[in-house]
Amino acid sequence: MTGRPRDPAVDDAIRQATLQLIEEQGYKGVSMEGIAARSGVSKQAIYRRYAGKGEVILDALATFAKTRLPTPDTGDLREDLLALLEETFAGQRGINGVLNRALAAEALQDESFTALLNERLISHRRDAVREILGHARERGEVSHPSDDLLIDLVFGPMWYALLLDTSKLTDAYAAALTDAVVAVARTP
Amino acid sequence: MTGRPRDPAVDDAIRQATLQLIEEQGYKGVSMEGIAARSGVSKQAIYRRYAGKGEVILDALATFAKTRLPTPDTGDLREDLLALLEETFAGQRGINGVLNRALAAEALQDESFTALLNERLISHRRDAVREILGHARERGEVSHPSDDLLIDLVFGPMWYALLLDTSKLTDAYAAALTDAVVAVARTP
Amino acid sequence: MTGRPRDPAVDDAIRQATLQLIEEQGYKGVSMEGIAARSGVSKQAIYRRYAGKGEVILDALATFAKTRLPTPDTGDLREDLLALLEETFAGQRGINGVLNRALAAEALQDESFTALLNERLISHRRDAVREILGHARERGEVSHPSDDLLIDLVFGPMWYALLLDTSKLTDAYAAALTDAVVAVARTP
Amino acid sequence: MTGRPRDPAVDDAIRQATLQLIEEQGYKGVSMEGIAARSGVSKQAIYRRYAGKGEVILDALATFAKTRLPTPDTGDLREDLLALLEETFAGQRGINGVLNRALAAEALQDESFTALLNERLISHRRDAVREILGHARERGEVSHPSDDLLIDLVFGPMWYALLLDTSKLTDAYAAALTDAVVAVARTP
DNA sequence: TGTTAAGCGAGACGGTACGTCGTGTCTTACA
DNA sequence: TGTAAGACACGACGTACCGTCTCGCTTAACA
Repeated sequence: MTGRPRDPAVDDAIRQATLQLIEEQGYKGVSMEGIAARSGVSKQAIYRRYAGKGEVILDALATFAKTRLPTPDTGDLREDLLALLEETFAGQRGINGVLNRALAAEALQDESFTALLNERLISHRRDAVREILGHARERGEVSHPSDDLLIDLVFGPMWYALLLDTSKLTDAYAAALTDAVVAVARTP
Repeated sequence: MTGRPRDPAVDDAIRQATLQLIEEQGYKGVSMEGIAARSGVSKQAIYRRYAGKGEVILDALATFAKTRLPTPDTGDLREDLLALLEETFAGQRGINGVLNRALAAEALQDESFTALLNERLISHRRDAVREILGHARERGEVSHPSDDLLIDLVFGPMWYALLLDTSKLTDAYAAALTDAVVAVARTP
Repeated sequence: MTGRPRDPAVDDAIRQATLQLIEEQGYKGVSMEGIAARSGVSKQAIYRRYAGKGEVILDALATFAKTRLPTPDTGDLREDLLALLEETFAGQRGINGVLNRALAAEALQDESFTALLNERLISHRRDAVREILGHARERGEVSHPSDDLLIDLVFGPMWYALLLDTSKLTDAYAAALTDAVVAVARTP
Repeated sequence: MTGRPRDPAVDDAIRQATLQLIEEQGYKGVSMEGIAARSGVSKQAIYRRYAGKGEVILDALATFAKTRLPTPDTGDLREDLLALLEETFAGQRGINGVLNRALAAEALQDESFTALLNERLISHRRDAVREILGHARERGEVSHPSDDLLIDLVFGPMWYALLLDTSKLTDAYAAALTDAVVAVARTP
């Protein structure tokens, strides 16, 4: 019932090849076949682990993001939010952004992958902001009734920028967006 | 030098087949081959008109959206914005939303298509909001320095919802989002 | 140096699964993987015993044919030959024929298997006829100079029928063929 | 309704690549993928023409055998038969024999291909012998009641040799076999 | 009575080939 | 020149077997 255990070196090879390919050629240049070729791993070995391209990419991303998002708690909503956004946006400017674009593309093509994406990535990010808002709410800094809307105001523009123009995600943009979100949070 | 003029019936057939397919099967079910088969048009006839799938979809969308976006001018920012968002969101709940998802998918795969999408669709929508903001600014209703950020706050969450959960785009959500944007607009 | 002895139940399971599969699905439906699955035996256990699919089938056939071919000696060439052919042909009409087809397919794909097939199956059958001919020759019933050609006249048509139309191998066909061979045998 | 006509150069390329591969590597070395690669033709182009490997090989063989089998009519059964067998056997000693082996392998794996093989190859060969026998029968040289058995006596040993030992198909063997068949033909 | 060498089920692994699908280009005949 | 039809090279898909290779466990015979 046990059988030969999966070789962790294979996992690594897949992840690494995926990252390389997506970095070199973008989402279009990533194919299961290509990953297999680049990693020197058989296609079966990949399909044994993942149901499709989306999952491979999602897992490759986890290489970076495996560490939980830090949720600063400085006692000031604006400061906490700004720290989180700057870090998150900074991530999106490199490979990370390309990966996120790829994940979005995949989710748009395969409804069932959307759920997985949500569960593994989106929800964690949302929770981080929700936590920050929770602390601020305790301090009376948040009058707005809905956390969800505030979170949408944070991540909506980010994905929008990922879709249209990744270079927009500067620290300045993070600051401007933070200010806007804080303003809404103070509105009852 | 002129030769046979293009048959307008072919244009229609392409658009209609595209809409049918995307309605029935979503983005994944749409292929140039499928469109040709469904419409009874040769692939060549399609490629003569469009450079790729993205353009076909973009043009098919124009069937609905060909009418310029109405930019209400009631003298009240909140009212104008709400009217625009309710109408826009309403559109996204049907085929229109699927089309927009398809366009996003296409843009994520082909950088050069992003520019076209921007030019033909995104920018028009942004201009509509910009116009509303312009009027409100004249009336002193807008203190926020950047129109662009306010516009991002409008459309970011919309695309975010298109990516994750189209059903979210209700009138209630339009109202909540409008309130938030208005609040930011009033912040200097 | 001794280790665990091979489990005879495994041998049986392999043979039985092979026979089942070949009976149910013909040669195309037989795979090492399938045999392992059906028999509940590991692939390794099969490869430990056999070098390839051909050998497995050859051994499975031996389940039936393990008894040496009976070489009747009635004192009459025609009678001896007819008895042998009727029995041999009768065998080819069932699973046995499918097995023989499979062996032929294997031999055609792998030259080195041809030798094995010859050694384990073909040569025994030829020897049986050779023996009958030897007795007849002693009695002066055979004038033809070459046993080998006579034997080819017996088995050539049989394999030819296995290739093209197994149902041809009736008792009537055995009789007609016997008469022909006897006629040739009498020719100097 | 017309469409682009099939490129005859593609047909040629497929046939030629098939022959090359089968000559170089035998039946085992022939794959649809290999043929496509060697010929510089897409797999689709092959599958558009043939239902499977068997048909490709069968058609490649037709390159040689397209000329109808010559059915000599010298007025002597033995002479006619010998000429036909010598020529046929001579063909089997080269690539032609490998092709025939391949066809047999294919037929053994796919029942439905057997019918095609019969129709396109086997039956023509049988007809050639049948014609020779017909002439001889008119001259009173044939007393045996069944043409079919006589034909089996000709081709049975040939395929048997193709299966086991192609080198056996010498002129001497053709002569010995002819003598045997003639002897049977004279038997009532 | 342990020790030890092989057998065993399970299943991962690198390969090779399968047959299908979609892309964008091309080549016909016809209009 | 436009058009429908359809061939074409290319590249990817997901699946099936191949024969080999670990694993952890079982099963004798030898020490």
